[in-house]
Amino acid sequence: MTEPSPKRTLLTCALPYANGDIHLGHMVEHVLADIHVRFLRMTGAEVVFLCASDAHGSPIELKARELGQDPADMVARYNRAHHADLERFGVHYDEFYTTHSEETRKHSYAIFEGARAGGLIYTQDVEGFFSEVDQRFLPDRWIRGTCPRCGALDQYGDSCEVCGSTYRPTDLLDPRSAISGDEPVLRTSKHYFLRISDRQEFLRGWVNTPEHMPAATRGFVNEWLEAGLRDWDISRDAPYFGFLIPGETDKYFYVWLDAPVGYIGTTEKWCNDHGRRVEDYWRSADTRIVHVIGKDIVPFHTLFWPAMLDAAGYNLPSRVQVHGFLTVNGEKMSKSRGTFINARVFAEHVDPQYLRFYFASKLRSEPDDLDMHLGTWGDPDDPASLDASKSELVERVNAELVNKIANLASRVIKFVREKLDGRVGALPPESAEVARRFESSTKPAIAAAYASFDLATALRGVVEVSEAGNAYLQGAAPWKLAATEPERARSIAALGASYVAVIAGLVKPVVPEWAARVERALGVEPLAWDAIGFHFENRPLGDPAADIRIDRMDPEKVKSVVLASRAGLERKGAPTSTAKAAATPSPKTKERAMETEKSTEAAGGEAARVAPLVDAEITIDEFSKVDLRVGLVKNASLVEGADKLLRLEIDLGEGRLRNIFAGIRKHYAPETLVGRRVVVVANLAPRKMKWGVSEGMVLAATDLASPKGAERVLVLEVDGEPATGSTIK
RNA sequence: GGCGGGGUAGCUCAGGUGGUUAGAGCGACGGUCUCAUAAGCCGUAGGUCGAGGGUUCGAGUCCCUCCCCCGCCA
Repeated sequence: MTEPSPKRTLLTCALPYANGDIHLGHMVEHVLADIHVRFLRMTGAEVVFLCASDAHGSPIELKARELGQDPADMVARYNRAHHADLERFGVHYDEFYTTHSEETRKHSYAIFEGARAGGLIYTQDVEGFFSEVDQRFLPDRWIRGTCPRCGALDQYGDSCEVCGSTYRPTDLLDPRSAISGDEPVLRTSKHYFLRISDRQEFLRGWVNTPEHMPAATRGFVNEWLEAGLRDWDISRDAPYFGFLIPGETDKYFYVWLDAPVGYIGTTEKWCNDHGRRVEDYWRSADTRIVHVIGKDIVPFHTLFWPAMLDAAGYNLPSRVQVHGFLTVNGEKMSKSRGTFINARVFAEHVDPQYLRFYFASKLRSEPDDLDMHLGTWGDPDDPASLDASKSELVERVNAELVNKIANLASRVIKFVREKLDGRVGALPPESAEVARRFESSTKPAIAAAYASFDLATALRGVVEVSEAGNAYLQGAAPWKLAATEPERARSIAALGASYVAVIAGLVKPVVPEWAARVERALGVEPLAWDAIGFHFENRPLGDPAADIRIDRMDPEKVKSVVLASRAGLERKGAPTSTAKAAATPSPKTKERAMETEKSTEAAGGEAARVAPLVDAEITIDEFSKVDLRVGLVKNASLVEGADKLLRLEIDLGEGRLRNIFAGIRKHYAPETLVGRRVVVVANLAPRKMKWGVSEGMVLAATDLASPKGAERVLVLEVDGEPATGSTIK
């Protein structure tokens, strides 16, 4: 990195929303940031690492009300839990505060007043749904109703989970308050707006400074800029949990207005406790401010936030480091499979250092999603059928961290302890070349990778050093010389121990706890970055009792995590999303459909004839996985060589025709089907057949009254003339 | 439907401005040491770089069309 090096660095993670537990998705971010911070500190940099609970907003206010608690108490509880969970993963903040604080209020006001003085604030009436019964305006997520697009019942006010369409609450058919069930009425209210549209040029310049964010992020931020920014509604009416807007008695700042200000408020809290001045961090060119965030909250940090800071004369971020989402086995985290993993549950079964190592081995500086491979399922619906023994998580950790890195330390240290009286000799001649190459290329490359958040490259470098160390020992074979040429053996051991010291130093940001044990075993001071090198010679080892082993990861433990996660979620009985990654009031960022179970491959079309009623119950949710649609038969033809099949081309309103084979040749002449509106299973897994791919299934009834072996089959038709693709519920 | 990102060895991924036999790690397979956590080390096999066209002396790398996945938006 060739960036200016100001005196101080202030680094933050996104503030976890205080209405749910920390899960592994959060941990990606906190681990990434913590490793970076630990690296910076090893280099001697002055770093303040801060986080806080995001405390405000409707979701918290309403959840607290549901629990019959004071929102501030609930926030405080989650604050303690979050902080404890993070510490357990070795993520150590200098301060883990809350946005519900006097400091944050003060700076929120300063920013608001700064923006107002700059002519960036105005008010305007906004129409919204108001519930007379609840005596409040209803946020989009607290309005339920019938989807205007597909007619699905009981959908959120901003989007439909069934058809995926988005809309305004006022578009809902039959809107209801999710709190009382009351039918809301439209009412207008004065809202405050930030005139972000006036800041486009300023933002264009800021966004297009390459150091400010990863290239991929800049690309789509620029798209929003090209599309033109709409002014930002920054107020909400009471009741609301947040900060009152100056001069108002019943209007509050929208949570996203004060959430990032929590970065400043937390800085002030830390400064007050440590005899520093907040101005030195937020109004000084000597401080570099880095925000580590997920890609879901990019617009808040790359558009609104810089505009807010600039309006009030605060420092702008030097870097917004964006990471992707965590997926499991290539899919979104799923509660029913147990892959939606609570951080605390993970730590109860598996050493958190493994997760740090694994995440680090996969994290790069661009915001790609990070896929965590937990293993393979025998039965997709049965978490207990998970085979984690071939999971990337287990293999990576065991092959690299345990077998190569920790085992090198183990073989060297135990050898010196047991065969060489715990003493190494002078470095051998061959160490000069090793040290030269390390200093000139390996070490700077690893440093650059850590500095640029490219942890995967950094760790690869560390593993390569450990491979070199292992190969050296293999060739030098000091164990053969211990008895006959102890001095030569001690000399080789000096280089071996130097390798161990170097590796411990290099990997320390990732697995600090293990590195500390190695330091103790070697009897060296905590390693600073500059001190990492091949110079461990002519000295005894340290604490003979220090254990430098790392246990191999047990796949069964991974399975335990998955089972416990699922059990935990079932215990809570949460049918809808409860855990939430961050404050994401905007519809686009809410966690929708965490459960993206693909429809199970239906087994062929061989329906049992004269079927007894199926006695296994299914839930409405299971039923709604079947996407039934109205299809218009456009063409029908005989299939050459198949005496049962007809080839149908069906319009489902998709702009193309579906090719569907139906086993009704004995019952219908092709031409009689054309023009009929039939019922189609639209999301049936495509099935390759000798004559082509069948992309769905046409439903038909089998007449029980017809003679066995010559059953009549009757295609289901739809009454009237609904549009093609209409849903069937 | 629009926009963006992606589709490279079994798995996870690298492959600035086009240039010799497409790379790494893990896994698999074979060999080997025995200090070390059944770890290490050495070696082998494995890819029509989503499909098809085009530009070029030459394309994973540029252009067009299409397919599939993910995300954002309407």
